[in-house]
Amino acid sequence: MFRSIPNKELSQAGLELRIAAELRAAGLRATAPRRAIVRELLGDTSHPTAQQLFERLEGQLRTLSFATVYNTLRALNDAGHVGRLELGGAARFDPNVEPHHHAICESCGEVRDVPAPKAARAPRLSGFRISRVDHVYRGVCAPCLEAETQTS
Amino acid sequence: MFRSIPNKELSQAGLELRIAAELRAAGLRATAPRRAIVRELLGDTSHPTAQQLFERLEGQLRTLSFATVYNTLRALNDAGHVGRLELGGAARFDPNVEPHHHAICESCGEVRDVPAPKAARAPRLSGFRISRVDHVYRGVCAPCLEAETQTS
DNA sequence: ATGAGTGCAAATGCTTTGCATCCTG
DNA sequence: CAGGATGCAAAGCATTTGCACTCAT
Repeated sequence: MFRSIPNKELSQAGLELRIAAELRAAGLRATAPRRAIVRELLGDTSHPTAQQLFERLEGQLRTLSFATVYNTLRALNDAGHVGRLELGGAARFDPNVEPHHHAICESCGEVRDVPAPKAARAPRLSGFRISRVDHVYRGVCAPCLEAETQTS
Repeated sequence: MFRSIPNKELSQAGLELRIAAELRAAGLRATAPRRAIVRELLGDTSHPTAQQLFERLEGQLRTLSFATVYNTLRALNDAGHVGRLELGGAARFDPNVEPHHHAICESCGEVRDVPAPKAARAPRLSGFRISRVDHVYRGVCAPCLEAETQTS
C-alpha cells in the first residue's frame, strides 16, 4: 500500500485523498469505515489482528461492525494492497506489501519486519512457478532475552 | 520423528516397537489411538490436516475421537517430534522435523517439501535469537501450470 | 492402583455469510 | 438511483476443554 507515495510532509488532507485513491485503486468504494481501517493500518508496524484494529477504531466511528473490518481487510488483501500473515492464531495484517520477511518472538508474540536481501535468489523448484516467498524466523526478541537472563 | 532411525527393511513388528518408543521419548504413553496416529502420519508426505488423519483412522479403530487426534498431534508438536504448518485454514502436520521448507500450490493446495540448502545462513537479527526458520513458497505447481496452459 | 489418556459434547476463537437498510459514485 | 457496503446476528470451521470412564505403566 502506498508503494509509490512519498508520505513525508503529506498534509492531513493529502493523506485522506491518498487513502481514498488507494481504496478505489483496489476496486473498493471509499466509505468512512474503510477509510478509517486503512488510516489505522497505515504506518502501523505492529502487524495488528483484525480484532486489534476493530478495538482501536470502535471509538472513532459512530458504528463499526466486526464483519466490515474483516471484509475490508480481505478485499484489500485480495487486491494485493495489504499483506496477511498466517502464523497460527488470528491472522495479522501488514500495510507493507514490498517483499520482506518476519521474525516472531515466541515469548511475547511480537512480530518484527526483516528486510529481504537485495539479491533474493529463490531456489528453482522444478516446474513450480513461485509467486511469493515468505520467510518466518521464530525465536526470542532482545527484550525477552534480557528478561530471561535477569530471571535466571 | 524417527530422526535417527534407519527404517529401510524395518519389519512390521520393528516398526511398531519404534512407534511406541518414539511416543515414550516424547513423554507420551503408547496407547492404541496414538500408535495409529503416528503410524498414519509416518511416511505421509502430503502434510495432512488433523481432519484428514482422523478420517483415515476412523475405520481402523473401534472408536476414535477428534479431540484425541488434536491432542496427540499437539503433544507431539510440543515435544518437537512432528512439525506443524500454519498456512491459513487448518494446520497441516509433518512427520519430517529435519530443517526443510515448503512450497504450496495456490491452485490445488498441495504442499511439497523444499530441501533446505546445506549452508543455510540465517540473517543476523540484532539481538534476536533465532530458533527456527520457515520458508514458504507460494505459486503454482507443475500439474496445475499444465492444466492452465491447456485451458487458455 | 494411579494417573495419563480417551471419547463425547460443549465451549472457544477466528472468520464468513445472510439480509435488510444505507449511501457512494 | 442502482449496486456496493454496512451492521447485526447467526452460521461455519478449527481447535480446545471439562468430565466420567478406561487403560498403560
